[in-house]
Amino acid sequence: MALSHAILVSLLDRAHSGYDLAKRFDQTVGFFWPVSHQQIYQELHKLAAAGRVRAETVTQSERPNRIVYELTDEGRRALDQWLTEPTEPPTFKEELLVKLFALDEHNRDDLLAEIRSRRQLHAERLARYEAIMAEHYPQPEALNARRRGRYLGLRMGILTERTTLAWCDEALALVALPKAAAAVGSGRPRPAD
Amino acid sequence: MALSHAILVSLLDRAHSGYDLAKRFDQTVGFFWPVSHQQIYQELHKLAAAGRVRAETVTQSERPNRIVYELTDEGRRALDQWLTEPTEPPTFKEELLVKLFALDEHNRDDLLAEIRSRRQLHAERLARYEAIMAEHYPQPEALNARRRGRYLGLRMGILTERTTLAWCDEALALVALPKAAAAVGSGRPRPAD
DNA sequence: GGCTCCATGTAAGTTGTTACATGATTCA
DNA sequence: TGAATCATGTAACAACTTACATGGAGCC
Repeated sequence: MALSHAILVSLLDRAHSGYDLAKRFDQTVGFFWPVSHQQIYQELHKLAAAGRVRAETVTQSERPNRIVYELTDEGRRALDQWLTEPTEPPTFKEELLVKLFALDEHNRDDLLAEIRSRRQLHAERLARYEAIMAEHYPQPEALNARRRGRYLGLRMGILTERTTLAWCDEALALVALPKAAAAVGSGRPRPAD
Repeated sequence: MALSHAILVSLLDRAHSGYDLAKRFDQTVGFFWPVSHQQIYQELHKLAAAGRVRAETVTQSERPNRIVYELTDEGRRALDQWLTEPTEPPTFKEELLVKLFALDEHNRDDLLAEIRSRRQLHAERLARYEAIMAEHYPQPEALNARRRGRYLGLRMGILTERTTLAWCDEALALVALPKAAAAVGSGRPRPAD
């Protein structure tokens, strides 16, 4: 149940509305813990009921009112407590790899197309992360602790995207390769399987 | 909704019981699409109701009976159809990185310990995958299509674990490093932030 | 006139988790 | 004697998704 904690973490710096949080999540914590805006609103209600955040309504003319949440001492304690508890192992869900388990002669082209479009996605992500890195984290050793933590998140993103790109290239080559063509050194085909 | 498809994929080779599937999942498809045994049993009922698998009870003495499921033509068609549809982008959930967003002087040691234990986990996984690779996939180009798909899954696992290990080492070094110690070339400390 | 942004929410549905239940067999 | 393996399942709950609702402001 790290969703509530992900929200508490986001409130560490300063108070935010649910709307703010949803937007920030898309760029930061949400990369490691994806969350929809409905989840955020619901979780904020629960956190308020539990006394871990305090809600304050900001009336606005010309705009809908905002409800801004800030951490309470109670919330801060809950966060610290959580940091000392053992961490869940990471989980992936990679539909593409499930599909590859069904790879066969007659679906080869479909899957090649999927890998290509996946490659594109990861290339774009990598470019985005590298731009953020160049702009905001030129010298990681000079950062204070809080920003080092964020840097490490971004760094993980970059390493992951690079690895995935490399994998895509391998996959494209191997899937496209004719059946058992590459018999060590000689270009001659071999009986398959 | 790839859970049902993950099951169909697993039934491609031959018929399996729910129990078999749960065990196989732990080692194969489940790495990319984690599923509990309850989900499998429930999904099998739905798939049977939809005519995508056919159930057959195998009576056993000395053991509880097994219910063995095999793909129907309908199921095969559903699988092929799914392969042509666009693939969901992969999702991660990395609680450790969420925690790192809260990195601070007073929780540094807790988080260092977490990273160390995470490093251990990934080192073990890597060793396991590399053993499987050495034993079952010595020469990927010589494989038929189906096995190439599986090889690529394993390959992804290996690349991912290596990357994560490298990240853990970076993270341990950076988090342990004293505040703003590394001012280009000179060993002298600098004002922080 | 239609689109997007701001801002919060309800409701219904699906998916996934945790706990519990059964009962014989095999192994330490 | 206790634990693990085999084999399937129910029930309750928690997490997450999808669709829908409101209504003004500003932009093209």
